[in-house]
Amino acid sequence: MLKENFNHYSLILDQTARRVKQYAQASFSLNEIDLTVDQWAVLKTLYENTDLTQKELADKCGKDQPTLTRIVDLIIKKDYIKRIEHPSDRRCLHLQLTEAGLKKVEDLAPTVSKFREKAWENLTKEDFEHFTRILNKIYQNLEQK
Amino acid sequence: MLKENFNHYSLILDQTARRVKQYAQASFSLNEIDLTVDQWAVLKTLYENTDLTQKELADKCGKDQPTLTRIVDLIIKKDYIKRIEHPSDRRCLHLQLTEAGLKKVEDLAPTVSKFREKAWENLTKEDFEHFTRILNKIYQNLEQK
DNA sequence: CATAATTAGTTGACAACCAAATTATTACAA
DNA sequence: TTGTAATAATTTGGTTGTCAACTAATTATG
Repeated sequence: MLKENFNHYSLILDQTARRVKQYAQASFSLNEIDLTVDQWAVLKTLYENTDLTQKELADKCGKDQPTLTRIVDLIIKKDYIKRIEHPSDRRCLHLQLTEAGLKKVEDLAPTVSKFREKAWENLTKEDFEHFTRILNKIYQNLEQK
Repeated sequence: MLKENFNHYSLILDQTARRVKQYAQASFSLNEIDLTVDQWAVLKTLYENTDLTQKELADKCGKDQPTLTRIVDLIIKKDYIKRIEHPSDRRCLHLQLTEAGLKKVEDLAPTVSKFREKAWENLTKEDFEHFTRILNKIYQNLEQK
């Protein structure tokens, strides 16, 4: 295995990830969805997990706390979520979907799944297994203890 | 194949790409390299291809023109490259490494290859083939004509 | 030859990323 | 109990990505 290739692999990974995100964002815009892809990921995660703190949410979404703080700020402006105090730890904030946020997620989930499909056309069941296994391996290789 | 999974795959792709970049950037910092990962990619590409226009360079690096313009601006501030006029087309600009830039690339190349390796530990030759094939397929699925 | 369409590069606005520093609160230890 | 360390969230600064709009130069067309 030539070392030169590693740079190349990094590039492929980077570009593909950007393309997938870009395509999703374009689909959002076409459907006049007033969210960014990352905002959607956060909303979806909150839909699937109630009463997360920001730290927990950040971990689940794979984002930094500062990044998450800003994304949350933006979604709050759109009135889809709200911060509420943690009952026993005043450092923490629980996040909850508002009525509008709940409705938003339920309305959009099928649509979003639909145009997420395109990226994965012409891939077999085995491909998905390879994909998941290899990317997880890479991720773990770089895990900081 | 459940549609729900597609969101998950997108997330894995995104997070892995970010981790790889993040690890590389951390290694740069540890070694007190005064470049970002993207700036390095641009320098390296210019080392391997002389007299590229910004458009050609953007294509080779897989970046937009606006993004590239800004990265180039930053590298120029560090005196590693310079813009020179295109001999026959006054819309274009050729980019060239300066003496310092040339030295920089030659000094750093082995070091950078070294810590790029870590991400790809424990992967087989077949894994690399799958990786390349699958990611290229995804990229092509989303190619805008 | 004049006008329209295309191309290369830049800029502005906004979102997201990371690192480092800051604040407030809680947990732990001398 | 007091002080120190750890934790949750935020803020700040710098870089990158995307989109849209713009300028200047070149090519195509009528």
